[in-house]
Amino acid sequence: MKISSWNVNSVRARIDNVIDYLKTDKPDILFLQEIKTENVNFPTEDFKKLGYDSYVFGQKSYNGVAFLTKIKIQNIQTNLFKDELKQSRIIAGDIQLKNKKINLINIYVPNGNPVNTEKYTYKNNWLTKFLKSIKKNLTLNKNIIIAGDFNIIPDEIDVHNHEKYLNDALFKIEIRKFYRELLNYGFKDIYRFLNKDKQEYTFWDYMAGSFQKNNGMRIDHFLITDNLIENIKTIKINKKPRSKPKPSDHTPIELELN
DNA sequence: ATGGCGGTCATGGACCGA
Repeated sequence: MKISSWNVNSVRARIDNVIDYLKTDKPDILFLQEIKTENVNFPTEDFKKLGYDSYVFGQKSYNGVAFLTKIKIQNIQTNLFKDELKQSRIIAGDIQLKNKKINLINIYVPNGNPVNTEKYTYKNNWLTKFLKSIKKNLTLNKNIIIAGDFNIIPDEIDVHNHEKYLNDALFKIEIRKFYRELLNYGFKDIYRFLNKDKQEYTFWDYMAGSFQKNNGMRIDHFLITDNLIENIKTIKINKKPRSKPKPSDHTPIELELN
């Protein structure tokens, strides 16, 4: 089974790219972030034609997350905790993989810049509440996959120029601590777990030829509980969608399980 | 580079992203 995660920076502006990706790479489940549309305007029919059901937690203009899936997802939840700004940043559900029930959690963490503003406070509060609800979920199910746009650069190796990011909301120690704490709960950053020294990115901004120069960062992640390590076949960052016309600034990350 | 580019929308230019 293949699960992909992709911040598409508007599902409607990116519809051709997403359809092309589904046809070429055929994920069983695609976690989408930043769909930037309300449920009613989500292109459900386009995906239905390709055999995908849509589970959408949309919002006008900003944010929004969704699952596209070929397999059944049960117990869809969008209210794991109370979002103080009522933004659509999390959708979760359960799938069955052989004898294991797996809890899938698709997230779009607030960016948090600039620091020293209410945006940064919001990110801190959001992550605090998120970790609390993950801790609770772990008491119910030891099989959890969290994926999405974390807006966290885990370590120096994960950004092209780490010196410049020390006081950035994506790389501040205070923010990276949330990520480390999740690992302490019993999750693996499965990309880094299987690629100890590899320097690859999932995001390149649109400016000044960042993609061509490979000035990027790794901020889209798959965290899986230790229970699921035996089920992992591969984890790959697929750069191809970022190289196509009219791309998202993020590229998909893909997990294969058996 | 308090900008660069690209997305949305009470379509103007503001706001947002990372």
